[in-house]
Amino acid sequence: MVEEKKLFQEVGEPNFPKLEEAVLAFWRENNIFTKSDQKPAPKGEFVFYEGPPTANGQPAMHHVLARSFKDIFPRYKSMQGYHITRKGGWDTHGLPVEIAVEKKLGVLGRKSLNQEEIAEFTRQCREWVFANIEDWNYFTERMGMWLDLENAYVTYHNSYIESVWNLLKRMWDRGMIVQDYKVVPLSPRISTTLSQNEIADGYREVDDPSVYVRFPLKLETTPMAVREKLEAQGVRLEALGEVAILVWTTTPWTLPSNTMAAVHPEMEYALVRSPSAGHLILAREAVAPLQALHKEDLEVLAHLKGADMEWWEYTPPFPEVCVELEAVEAQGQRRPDGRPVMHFIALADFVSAEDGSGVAHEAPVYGAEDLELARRYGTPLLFGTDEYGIMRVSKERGKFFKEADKGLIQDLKARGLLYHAGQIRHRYPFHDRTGDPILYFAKPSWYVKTSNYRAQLWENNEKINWVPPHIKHGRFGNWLKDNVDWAISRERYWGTPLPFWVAEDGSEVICVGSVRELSALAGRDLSDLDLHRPYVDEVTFVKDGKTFRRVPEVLDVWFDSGAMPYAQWHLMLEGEKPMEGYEENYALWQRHFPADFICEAIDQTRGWFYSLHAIATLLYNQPAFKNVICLGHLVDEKGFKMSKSKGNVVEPLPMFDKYGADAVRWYMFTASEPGEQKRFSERLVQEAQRGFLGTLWNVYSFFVLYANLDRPNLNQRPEVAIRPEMDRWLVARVQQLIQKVTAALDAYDARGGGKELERFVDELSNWYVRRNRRRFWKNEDALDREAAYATLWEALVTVAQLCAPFTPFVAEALWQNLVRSVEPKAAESVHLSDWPQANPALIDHGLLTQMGAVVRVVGLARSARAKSGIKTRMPLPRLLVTAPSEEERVGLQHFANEIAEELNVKQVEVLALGEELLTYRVLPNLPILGKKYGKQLPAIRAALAQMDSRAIARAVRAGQTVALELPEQTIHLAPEELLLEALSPEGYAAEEEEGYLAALEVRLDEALRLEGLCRDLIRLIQQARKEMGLKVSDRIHLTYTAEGPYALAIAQHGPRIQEETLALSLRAQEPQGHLVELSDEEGAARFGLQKA
RNA sequence: GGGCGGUUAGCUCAGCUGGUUAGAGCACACGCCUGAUAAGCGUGAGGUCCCCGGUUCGAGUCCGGGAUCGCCCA
Repeated sequence: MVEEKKLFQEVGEPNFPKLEEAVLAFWRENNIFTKSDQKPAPKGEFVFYEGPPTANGQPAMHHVLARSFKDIFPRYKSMQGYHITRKGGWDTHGLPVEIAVEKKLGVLGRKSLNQEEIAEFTRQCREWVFANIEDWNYFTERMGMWLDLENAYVTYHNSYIESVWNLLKRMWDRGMIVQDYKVVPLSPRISTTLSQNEIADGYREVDDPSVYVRFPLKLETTPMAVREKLEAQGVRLEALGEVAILVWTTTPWTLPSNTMAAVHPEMEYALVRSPSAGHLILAREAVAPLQALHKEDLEVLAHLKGADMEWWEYTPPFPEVCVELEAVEAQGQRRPDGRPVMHFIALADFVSAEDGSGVAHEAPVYGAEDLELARRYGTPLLFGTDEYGIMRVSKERGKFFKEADKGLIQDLKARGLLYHAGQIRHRYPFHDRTGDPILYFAKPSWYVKTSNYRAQLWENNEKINWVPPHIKHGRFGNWLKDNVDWAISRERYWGTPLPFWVAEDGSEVICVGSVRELSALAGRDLSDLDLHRPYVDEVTFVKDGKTFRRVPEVLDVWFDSGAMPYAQWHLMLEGEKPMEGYEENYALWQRHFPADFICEAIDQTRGWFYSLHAIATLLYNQPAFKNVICLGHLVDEKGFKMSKSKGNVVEPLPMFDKYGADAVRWYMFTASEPGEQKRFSERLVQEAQRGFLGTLWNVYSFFVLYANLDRPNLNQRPEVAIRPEMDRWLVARVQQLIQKVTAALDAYDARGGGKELERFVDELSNWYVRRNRRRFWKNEDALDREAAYATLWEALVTVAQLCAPFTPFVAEALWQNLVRSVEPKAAESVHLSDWPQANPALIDHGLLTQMGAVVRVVGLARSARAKSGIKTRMPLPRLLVTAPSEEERVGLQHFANEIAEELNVKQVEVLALGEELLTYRVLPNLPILGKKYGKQLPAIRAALAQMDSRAIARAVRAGQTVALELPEQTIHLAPEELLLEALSPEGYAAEEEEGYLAALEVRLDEALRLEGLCRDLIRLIQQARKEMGLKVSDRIHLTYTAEGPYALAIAQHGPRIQEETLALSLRAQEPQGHLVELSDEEGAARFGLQKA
């Protein structure tokens, strides 16, 4: 006996992790990824950019999130016929690497590294960046992300660096790069620039001085606005004698560097008389607190607005500083328009009166906002200290800045300028490795003048589709609107060296745009030069008799990553044309610019998203990407950030091993909107697996189980038109599903597509399969059977394709088993197949509406059953149903048999509107009536409640208007202005909802009772078959004893029992074989089963 | 201090341009079904829609203020 070959491979219990390993092996062995890269792409290129991660850390859960989204759209577009270059990339330069290596080497003050040490340092950095590359490669493949890691771009490669130089050179040639000061946090003594992250942990509560200093105003420079306002308030300045602006600071050591006093333009200021210090100007809000602090009464003479005082000059607290700093010419000097160069009142929005006097002392060298203000007013910079924090001026010269406060305060006091000196407790950052307070200090720095391109940055942003949309004009838009110049230099070692060579006398800067150019300048071939420090620093050259040396700084790593559209192809231009020998690179770049799609987490708005956007706008005046998904962060179950120190990190690989990557991916896509924060937990992954994948698997395994028995001919499937209505309904649903998933993915809405798939699979399982089970077994009607198999097969195949971008593994498993065995010419992989096209002609909207009503009414009827307390096995005589629309009622009538069978009732009766049996709730159709009658609504509602609902129902049904008596007037309501809901009839177990109704007639007679008992017995025997481990097709012999109604039931329904349980015989005798029994208040029965 | 976003059932999340009784899944309890069966389905309980004020016939939804959490910037 030859066992017939199975049509499909048998499907057992799902083991997703194992299945995924098998699929990965299949992809690998058959080069499926390569084939997807090489398959015809009639629709052209869909451009995706990989935002480069750093490979020095371990891949974590949030990388699964990002990589899931980075994978789904390329997979989708590929199936649609686009080509996608999935070039990987690695971000390799920068601070995190340096800090890690520093820790390893125990290096602290980088200033002190000599050339040899730099060589060792950068060598170590280079090693470190790929410390975990193997883990990354494995992880990426395992989660099902298709990415070309072999040809990934690497930001430290010479080719990459050279392209970055080339970009910088083009910016340089257009005058976009300048040198200027930038305030940076320094660790003094070692004068090392720190990053925000490095100082974030160093904040401490400390006591600092809080001093109020008088800056005597020069009355001859009093602005007109001040004069006029004071006179209006009866105050003559000249009569007052000396008037001073009262300036507050917590850093007395910066007072020698003072160049301005800042007031808030909109704030109210008061001119007061102080018994101890003459006339003072300070914020109105600050008067009361200061009175308390200084314990004296301040008499308010007049009020001024901050804006009135702009340009009012004062005598600085340390006038001699300008002499010391050789800035004498600046002091007292005037601009062409007659305004002072410094030592005047300026306006600044950042001034507040919460602490202090509402007048800020401005020493622009020591604060970023202050430097910004100095730029706006064009004031010079006074460096009261050097970059090691040592005072260069005043009597405190030579002291460490923090130690100068005391002496300076005493000096001020001696000269009568100090009004009040106290202390304030606040948070201030310290460098945790040296213990020194941080010094904010203006250092020369290289800038890209992005602020000149604010308008273009904004306009190009308008062309970008942001998901979620609020980022566009919110976080990102605001950032562009308030754009400041991009400081691109860093005093570091491990980075792209800035390609600026400066003449020894500082008279000229040459920006080098290629190695070729550098070779020409240096007069030797540098093709093999490592472009990193320290080697590149050793390249010097002489031009016009001057020696040129490279500036010591390296490039901000964000510039590296923002340069990837160009540098990943080693783009090299001269002017706008490719450099000789780089024509191919140019073509590659052209084909891949700009990106159609990128995706990263929200913290990249000011990171990669910005650097991509800024470079593309400055050089090409167009966006670098057209669509961007901006992901929310992944946090733990309690909403806390996952971090190693908290021990709440969920590792991805164990999740893959336990539930499968598909389950994790599905969770990422569907758990919440992509832009929202996600609370991650294992429980939720499990839910994703059971909810969607589990249900899909069940249907699939059901199909395969019976298809292997019936061997339907799936190559020649019956025409849809001749299939039963149930099948045509499912076909219509499938077409609708294709439309919905396609539309969602076109809109970059993975979640929407996922939800549609989830809903469909649920309906497929719990309605279509549930209702049609019997058509898949012992179905003698060949056409009906073939139609059922064809319909379910088509549905499963389509679902496999539609979910391929989401859950690539399970989709592949279905495809291989369901399609490849049936259609030899089918695509080798689901991912090489063509995205399904919906056929609108197959979408029978009427049928969908009708079936919708059926499903709904069945739900209500089940609920009514549950309430009646009569279990479904017991048949009931009658079910009354209705629905709000005529079309739906027709549907209920049409599918009455389905409903009857599902609910186990003998008869289903559809009630028409206005039928005697029904009463109604009459409701105003608010969206219509609200607009029309507004305030009269409460009266309308009251009037409706009074009226006979059945009469109204008849009128509405006949299309007549309904007259309504309101206290003031009579109004006529059209039928569409009213909503009718059927109410449960008396004496029925009923449920109703929004016009849908199901009412069960609860009446059992003897015949029905026996039939119910018969079903109980069938169930008992079926369970016994299961216990015996019989196959669904095995035949049995039955023997039994029974008493009471059970005996009667068997006598009446014996043939049915035999039929249902595949029993060849049924004999009343002492049970033999496998024994089961049942006994309750009705009676008892015992059965014996023997395999035939 | 500023900007952006969140706050809805025990948990994770939906709720479109304001509209009648605020939903789903999970978990829990109870029940049903049984030829997909260590699966499936239903029902139930569970809500001051963060708070206060305003607009409106009507506010989870719009406006103002506040609280709180997260992210970014200073």
